[in-house]
Amino acid sequence: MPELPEVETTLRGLKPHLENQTVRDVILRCDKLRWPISKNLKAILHKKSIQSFSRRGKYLLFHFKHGTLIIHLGMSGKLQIFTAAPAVKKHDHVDIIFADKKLLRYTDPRRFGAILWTQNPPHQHPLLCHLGVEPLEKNFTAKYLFDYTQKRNLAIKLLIMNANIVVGVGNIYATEALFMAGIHPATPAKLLTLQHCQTLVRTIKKILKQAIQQGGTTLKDFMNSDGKPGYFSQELQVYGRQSQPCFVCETIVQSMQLGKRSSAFCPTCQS
DNA sequence: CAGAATACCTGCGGGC
DNA sequence: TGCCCGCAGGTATTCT
Repeated sequence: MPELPEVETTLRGLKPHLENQTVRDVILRCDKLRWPISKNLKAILHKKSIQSFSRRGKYLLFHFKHGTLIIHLGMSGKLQIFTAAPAVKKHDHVDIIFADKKLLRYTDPRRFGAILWTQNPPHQHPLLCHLGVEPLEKNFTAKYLFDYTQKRNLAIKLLIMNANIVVGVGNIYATEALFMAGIHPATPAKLLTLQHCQTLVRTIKKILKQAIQQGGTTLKDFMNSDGKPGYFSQELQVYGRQSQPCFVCETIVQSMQLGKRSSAFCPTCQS
């Protein structure tokens, strides 16, 4: 499900419901996510209040006074708020119930997500400490990207999807940003000029901002925390459009595998 | 070190 | 209808 815009959309949806809320109960139906969820989560969170929320890459951070709950949605995770507890469905793994009876439900069919507790500053956590820059921050610059592209043969699409370089850029937005930049996804990174990097950094920022504005991309089942889909799928130029004509030049959009991920591109617009 | 392959898991659509 | 295959928004870990 989620790349940065979907995680950001989720965060923005949760904030007004959960800021300063006190946890009354935690129901753990299944703890087998990518890493096991602490069986103590209920005791850890009981009667504790959420101080604030933030996001680092695709990780959601719920800050408590005594530690941080780190949540990653993996490929198929979602977090939704309910005012009355709905019937439990197959992949509803965790409920966090608050003092005002609002309920936060984590649902994740493929269980690639994670719910982890840390008492330490979250940015020191092993999963977060090696993350690269935030794509929407000022320090994601052409020069920054260019330095990483030097001497590397790796396809540029795989490089911009590497969270140790820049966070939050997944398969959809990497595909779209490269189309908008007119760069073929398989281009060896070291062939990019500083000018290319300039364009690519600009398009990544633009695509991500647009997608956040549209509430993210709903392909099949992404919903924000209030149960609404994202509308960016209507804006997609090449992702999922292989064998259809390019909107710009009408050449048939092609697809290839890069790092086992399908990568759509227009052979005319992207060289 | 870079880069490729593998692993985790369920659901869905297409071909037969 | 059912079975098998490939594919799906991610990324840590292991291999060469």
